[in-house]
Amino acid sequence: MAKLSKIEELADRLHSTAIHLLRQARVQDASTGLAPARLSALSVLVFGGAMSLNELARAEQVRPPTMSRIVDALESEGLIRRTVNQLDRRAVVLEATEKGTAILWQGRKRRIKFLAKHLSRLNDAERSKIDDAIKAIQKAMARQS
Amino acid sequence: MAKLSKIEELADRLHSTAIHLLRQARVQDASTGLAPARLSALSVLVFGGAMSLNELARAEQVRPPTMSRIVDALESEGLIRRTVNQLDRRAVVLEATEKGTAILWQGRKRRIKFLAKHLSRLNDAERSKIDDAIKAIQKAMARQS
DNA sequence: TGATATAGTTAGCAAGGCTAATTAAACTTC
DNA sequence: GAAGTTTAATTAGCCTTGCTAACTATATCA
Repeated sequence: MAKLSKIEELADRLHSTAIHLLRQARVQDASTGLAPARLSALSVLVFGGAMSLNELARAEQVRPPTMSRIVDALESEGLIRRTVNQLDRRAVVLEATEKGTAILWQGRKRRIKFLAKHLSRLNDAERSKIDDAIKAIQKAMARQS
Repeated sequence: MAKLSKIEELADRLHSTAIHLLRQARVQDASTGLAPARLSALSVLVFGGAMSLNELARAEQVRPPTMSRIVDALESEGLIRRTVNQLDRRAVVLEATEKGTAILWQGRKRRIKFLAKHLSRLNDAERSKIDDAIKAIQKAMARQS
């Protein structure tokens, strides 16, 4: 066992806690009937509004060909619309349909309620610490200038 | 937009913070040359010691056939050993080799140092809040009795 | 106008998830 | 102790999702 500093030890525990949290939350997503990458891409369109394929690929940190296929699947299920951008006819405009928006909201609500149910077992002081920690983590992980 | 309770709002932010944290940390894993599922399975063997394929599959929350293939790949790269359990000859005993252990430690160290580097931008009070939050999250997410 | 750049798609590969079916060993039950 | 059942692991075959390379179509620039 290599010796870890105090901060490295914290980093290690933070990492493993994040993994376990997401593993449990992910189980809830199965009931949307959507595979993870599709659900995630749909979520970006619902919350981020209409955008091009390249923008969506960048947001999801995947390459355009990967997103092109995910978009194919979402379109054929009627969850998003793909139209040609008339100002630049090379580009497409992607946007969630009513159906896609509804499905996403159901899934999101289920996942949030699942996590909230667990968080409700804590007291206010504990939840407040999580709140502070989220702020600190976001500050720590923010892109350096 | 559906209205979320205070706790649900916290759940939502916690979820998205965990996603972003892991996305950034994962980038570090590429330099091990191991795909994510393989790295994760190897990690369980290094830290959890020798175990059967079923146990490893359960630990990784995948089905045995999935783990069987991951184990094939790790074995053919010389990172783990697969031997027959002499007390139950249906079962195998999986354990990390020296080489597997070394590679895992390098990757883990890199990931932890990456996170620690970010955490070091915070002050002691902020880190202490993260520490408290980890404890609270673990308490909240623990399997109910 | 011709060259270059950009948006998106297609083709083809690898990893990793699954279920169903198979094999081999262990256990149960009479 | 032979027959049936259960269990551990594997094999086969499917789908999703990541990638690069190569292509098409449109836009931009010199």
